[in-house]
Amino acid sequence: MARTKEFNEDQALDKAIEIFWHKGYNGTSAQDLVNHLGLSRSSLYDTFGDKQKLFVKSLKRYQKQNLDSLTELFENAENIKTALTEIFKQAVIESLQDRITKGCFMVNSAVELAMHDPEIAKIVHDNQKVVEDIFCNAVKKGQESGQISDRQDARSLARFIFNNYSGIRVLARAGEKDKQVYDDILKAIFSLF
Amino acid sequence: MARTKEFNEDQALDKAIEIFWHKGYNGTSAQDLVNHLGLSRSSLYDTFGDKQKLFVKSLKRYQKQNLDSLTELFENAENIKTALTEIFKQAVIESLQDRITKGCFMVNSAVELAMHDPEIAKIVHDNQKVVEDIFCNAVKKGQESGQISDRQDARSLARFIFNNYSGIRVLARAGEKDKQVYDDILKAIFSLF
DNA sequence: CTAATTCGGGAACGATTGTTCCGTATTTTC
DNA sequence: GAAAATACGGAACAATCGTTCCCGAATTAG
Repeated sequence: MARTKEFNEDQALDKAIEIFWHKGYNGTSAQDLVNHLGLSRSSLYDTFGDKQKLFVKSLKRYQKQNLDSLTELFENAENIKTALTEIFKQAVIESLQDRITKGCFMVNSAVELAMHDPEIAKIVHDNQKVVEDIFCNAVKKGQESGQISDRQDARSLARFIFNNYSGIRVLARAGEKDKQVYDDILKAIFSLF
Repeated sequence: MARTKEFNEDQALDKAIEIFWHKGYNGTSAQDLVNHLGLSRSSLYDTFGDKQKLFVKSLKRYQKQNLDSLTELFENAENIKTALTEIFKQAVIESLQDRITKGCFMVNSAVELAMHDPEIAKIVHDNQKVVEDIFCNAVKKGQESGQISDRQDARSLARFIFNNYSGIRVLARAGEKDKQVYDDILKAIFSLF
């Protein structure tokens, strides 16, 4: 009946993640999206509705990607403590190597939009809860196997980890490029485990 | 020669801080500023130049206010550890009580603008350095008097404190209203001191 | 090949953006 | 009291915003 789509929707979404992540929601214009996604205005609006819907879809996709890799990391980890250090070290590496540092798309969106868009607020809040649970279960496993100190209860530690992860992503977004700063923070964090 | 200003420039700046803090730079329109500051467009532009200049002036004023109160807090503090807990507890109280939570104007601006505006990036970076130094000196004093453990070096602890402060402000901005979440994080943080 | 369908480029929409300009009112100095 | 100076309100600016619409081109099924 009709012709098939000439572009891959998921690939377009990945492009949208890039530009929204870099410029933020309010900082990204419709023209920016047309330029960066390589689609015409009409195709863009026909496919995704409007800018807000496209943003929500992008953020949800980003969230899924991150949660999947986080879950996988802990599933395959022999040592929980090592896995946790790996997560933070990876964040530091990204912060240092990216010529333009984008921080964390979820954190950026939380700061820019959570107050003003209930739909974004829900995504942010859900994400926080899920990530916290993943951390919490990991910490519990680590404590049972004696890899992590049980002086702190797991839930408290999980929230603490999440908080420091946010902080580091803000630091990266702010353009911090001094490795020593990150290393100092990590040293303090891991003295707790 | 000429008539005097009918409004107080600092009061206007405080109003500008409020609206920029709440809505962000890109989210605040010229009309928003006119409505909120109670000035005419012409007075606004005559006095402050343009939107970017007004924003910079607002952010600098906010920074000065916060640095002053931070410095004063540590100067008058008998116990450094107590002073540190006070800072965090105050942040938590603000996060919980504000009907609309604005987080920290500096953190918000860092996330939204540091990548795209070198002038903002410099303010953010300067602020980070100064706050870090204040924390560092406070920690040193606390360690010398035995109020704070010296298992961690002062610089590292200062950066760690700064990082968690950022994290908590993001959490607040994201709308977290569960006191237990903040308390858990604080408990973990202060187990390090 | 024909008919149905939908793609995608580009023009165009009204609304809003940040900014400028002008005219009047007001105030101050001499 | 006259003259100089500036604050102020509001109209107006061009540019850009997000969004819609139209139309020829392309692709599919029968």
